[in-house]
Amino acid sequence: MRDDRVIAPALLAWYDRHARVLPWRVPPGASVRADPYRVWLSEVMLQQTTVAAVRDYFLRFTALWPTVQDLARADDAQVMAEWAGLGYYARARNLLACARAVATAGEFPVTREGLRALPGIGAYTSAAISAIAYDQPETVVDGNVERVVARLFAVATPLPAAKPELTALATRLTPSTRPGDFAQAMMDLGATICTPRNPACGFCPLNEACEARAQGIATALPRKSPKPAKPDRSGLAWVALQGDAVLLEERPAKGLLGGTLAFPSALWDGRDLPPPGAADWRDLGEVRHVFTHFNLSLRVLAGDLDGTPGRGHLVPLRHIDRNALPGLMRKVWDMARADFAT
DNA sequence: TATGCGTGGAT
DNA sequence: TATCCAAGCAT
Repeated sequence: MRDDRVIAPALLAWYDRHARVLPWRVPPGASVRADPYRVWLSEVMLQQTTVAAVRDYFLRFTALWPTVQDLARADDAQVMAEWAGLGYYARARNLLACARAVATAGEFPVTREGLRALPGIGAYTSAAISAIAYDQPETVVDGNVERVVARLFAVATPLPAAKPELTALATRLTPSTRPGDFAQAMMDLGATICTPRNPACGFCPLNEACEARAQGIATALPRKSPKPAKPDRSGLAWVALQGDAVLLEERPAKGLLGGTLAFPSALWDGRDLPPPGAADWRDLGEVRHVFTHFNLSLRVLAGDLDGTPGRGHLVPLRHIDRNALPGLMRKVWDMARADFAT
């Protein structure tokens, strides 16, 4: 089975029997086409994010905003609140910008190039939407495809340098019929059989064609360049009370936790930055949080504000929605509430 | 090309 | 506990 032309049919036959059932997906062989809006929304949510984490967010978003026109009319703050907890918040900002551009244009572009020009849609997502929603013969290369192809062809070059080579190999395998199902099949295979740690080669529909398996090196592929060490950082967060209200602010649109709702804080050299107002600050303890590129220890200070706060807005405690906060700020809020209770 | 950007689950 | 990693994008 060393003939490349055998790969796609074998994989598609497997997909026809084993395709994962997902809320944004149309089963293989279905008579209806996948809705480009739902494909786009799911693909953006799935960027560097697991299916398990995305599922409920996707269902909530599509219930609130069934079409791209509905989403385009949504309030920025509500979209940010609904995205809270999912991470990579630039995606939410770009999601709205993209929805409004599409709503203005009337419909999603069909081609990879057209999609690629929209905010938050890059090389992967543009190809995925074009292939899955519009059946265009585009090659979709995500982390799963990189792993499957690296193993199929025993590519030893480490990522990310190997990316062009893996893309070229994946392109060679992409069939002209059912390219969307092929893309989803490659990703399903990577997610369920050709997994990073312990690939289930015995169940793999491509095992006879797999060079890495033949060489006994599947688990070692793909190789990856070493990542830089994660530094430790520290900062401060202020839970500022006034009566039955607490001070919240919207973080700057760009940068860490951009555009999210937050307790006033200073994440890097907080000692240089003043608190949001005058108060007798009590030290509630430390919250630890892991970001992609650093570990954070955030000291939580609470106090009753004396006078008008220097920034942010006061929100009645009963209106504080924990779910509208990003993960880090949920931890801060939980610590503060535990303190209130005592 | 390298870096910044979240979060939670698996091992 | 530490590390890896998951359907990447913007700059």
